[in-house]
Amino acid sequence: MATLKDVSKASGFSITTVSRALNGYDDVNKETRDKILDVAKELGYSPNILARSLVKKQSNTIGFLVTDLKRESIKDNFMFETLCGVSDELSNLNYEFVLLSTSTSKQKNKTYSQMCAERQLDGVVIQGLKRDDPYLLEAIESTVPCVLVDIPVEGVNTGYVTSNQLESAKQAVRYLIRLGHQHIAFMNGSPNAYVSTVRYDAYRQVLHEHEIDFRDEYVLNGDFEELASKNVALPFLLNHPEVTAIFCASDVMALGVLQATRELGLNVPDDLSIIGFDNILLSQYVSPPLTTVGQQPYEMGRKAASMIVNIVEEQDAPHEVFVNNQLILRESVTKNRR
Amino acid sequence: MATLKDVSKASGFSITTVSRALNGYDDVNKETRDKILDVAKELGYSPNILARSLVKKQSNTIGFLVTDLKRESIKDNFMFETLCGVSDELSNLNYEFVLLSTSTSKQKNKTYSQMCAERQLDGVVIQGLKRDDPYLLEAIESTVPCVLVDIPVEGVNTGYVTSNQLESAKQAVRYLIRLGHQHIAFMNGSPNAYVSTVRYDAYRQVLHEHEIDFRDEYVLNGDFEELASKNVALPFLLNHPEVTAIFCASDVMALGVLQATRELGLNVPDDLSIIGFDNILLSQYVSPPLTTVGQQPYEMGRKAASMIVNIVEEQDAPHEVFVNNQLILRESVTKNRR
DNA sequence: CTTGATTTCCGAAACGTTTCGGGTTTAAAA
DNA sequence: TTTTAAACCCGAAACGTTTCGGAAATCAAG
Repeated sequence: MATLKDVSKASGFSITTVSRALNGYDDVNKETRDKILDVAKELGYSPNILARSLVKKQSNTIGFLVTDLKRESIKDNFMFETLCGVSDELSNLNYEFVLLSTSTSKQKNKTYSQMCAERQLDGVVIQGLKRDDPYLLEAIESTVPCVLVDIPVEGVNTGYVTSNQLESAKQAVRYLIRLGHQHIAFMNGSPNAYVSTVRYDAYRQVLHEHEIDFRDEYVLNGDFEELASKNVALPFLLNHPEVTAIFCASDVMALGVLQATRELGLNVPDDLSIIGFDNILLSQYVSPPLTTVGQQPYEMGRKAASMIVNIVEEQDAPHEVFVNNQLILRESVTKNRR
Repeated sequence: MATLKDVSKASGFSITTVSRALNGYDDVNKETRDKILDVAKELGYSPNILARSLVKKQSNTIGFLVTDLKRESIKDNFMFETLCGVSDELSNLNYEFVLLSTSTSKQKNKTYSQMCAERQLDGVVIQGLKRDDPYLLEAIESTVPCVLVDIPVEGVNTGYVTSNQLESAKQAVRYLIRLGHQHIAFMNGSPNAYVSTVRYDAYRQVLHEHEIDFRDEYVLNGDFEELASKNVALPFLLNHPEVTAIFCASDVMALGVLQATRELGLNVPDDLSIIGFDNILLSQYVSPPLTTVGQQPYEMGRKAASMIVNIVEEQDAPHEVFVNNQLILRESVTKNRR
């Protein structure tokens, strides 16, 4: 492959001048620049990024760090989607991007800083590390900037993008109310999970907002499991015919409720509107397709990418970005006709 | 970050010796090696891959080239799975790996060779390019080795990994026969698709193998669509009660057949065994879960990765590898009890 | 015709490695 | 004691860039 030296020889100008011409400096004559450009094109010259990075002390590449890109993560298209987002945005911004997957065994051999130093990464976006992962802690301390997706942690060179958990849950409940539902039940997950409490709060707050009395017996516990939800929904729906809608803290629990309605011979959405959370893949295949609120991992990836290059390039941009979860309207919810 | 020079100074040995010690050359005294290792560890030294690549003229990184990692490719977990495979295998082999996504707009600015040269890629694995993609043609001609997944094309530094379409289809039919089925129908897709003819051939060959008469009326055409398959299956199943099994050239068509059985009040698999092709996501969620033959993209990724480093390292290994499609046994097939 | 500014160019050093060729010391053999 | 070989070490060049500092040539002003 042609190098600067080759172009230099072929054009008759020094390496310095060739370099400066190609990089658009203005202390080179128009004529000589044109000539150099011609020669460069003819020779198919393309700068060696490695050499450039070496001297400029920055590589124009961002790492995307995930845990264990092993077989299991396949079912999790969340990661893949954020990856797509990151990749797209970075390529727009003319950054390269390398995929880094860690495993505990690797972490023994190499620290996070070493990993960054080796490739002279300008920054890294991190996704899916456990909160106590040593790499995560190191990353936050490190001088090389990073942005975390879905891990709201503050740090020096650190930013994060996450979703509006509370607000989106509220929106789901508001949607039901908007459609005229007054007796709305809530299927909660295990109460000691963070998201459970958030969704529970959302439920209560929106009821309050609309001056609908909160009723303790309208809160069920499905423990994030399909079967459990079905079992708890079954008697509930029998005893509370006035309930026309139910907000479930997860799609799997919504599926359980759906089963319960089938066994009771109830029609969804005519007899009962169901709204889920997560937008799992199955939710669009089930019958009727589930209205649910889903995250937007692709969007989060894009935002993360754009944030990391902002930080890298020291433009002051917010170090905290929310990507709104999105209410996905399908067919398990309808107007209250009673 | 600590460099060789730092370690050199801190340990009192020359840069050369430090380098050789760290790289395990045997012309350095045990004592001094130990000392150097100690110092290196203490300083947190980690070699700069860029500098190393520059001088060694090889980067130890493999590119994974896909078209347009844009939003649409998300639904296609095929790509993601092969990516996982490639990544896993490469990390086992101590290679780095960068994701390259092309778009027609990018291709105008940069040729394939330039893309490789810039990063000094040792090799690239290519997935999902159209057969007439300019990059593909260039890749085959190029001096930098590449392996193609699912694109059986010969070239100089080129290899490919693909799946045994014919053999796996045969296996599916054999499976039915093994379970005692004698009257086996075949739901074909549109006959001018390549895979259709392959699966049709497989069907006929296996029947012949087992001396079962081929019957023209046992071949249906579902055009790769669910509804069409249902409509064609409905009268067929009525008129041919002797048929106990049906091999479908795709899962979606199998789904159509499934629907037909429901409408006819037939039980799957007791009254009719159904076997599909593709292992689409829905196939495991439907009731009963569909027995089907699926590709193994993860495995293909691994094989591709391992092949590319073989080629790069000039070990002579086969430049053609088949990853067997796999019969995925679920619940839509059972023994013939008639 | 000087002087000073501007334009245009270039040499050389630097980035962090690897590696070639050779040099010094030590030990074994003659 | 001298020669030879082995063991251990190092200087310097190279990889392909960028960039600092300055040099030559041109031009405008005095």
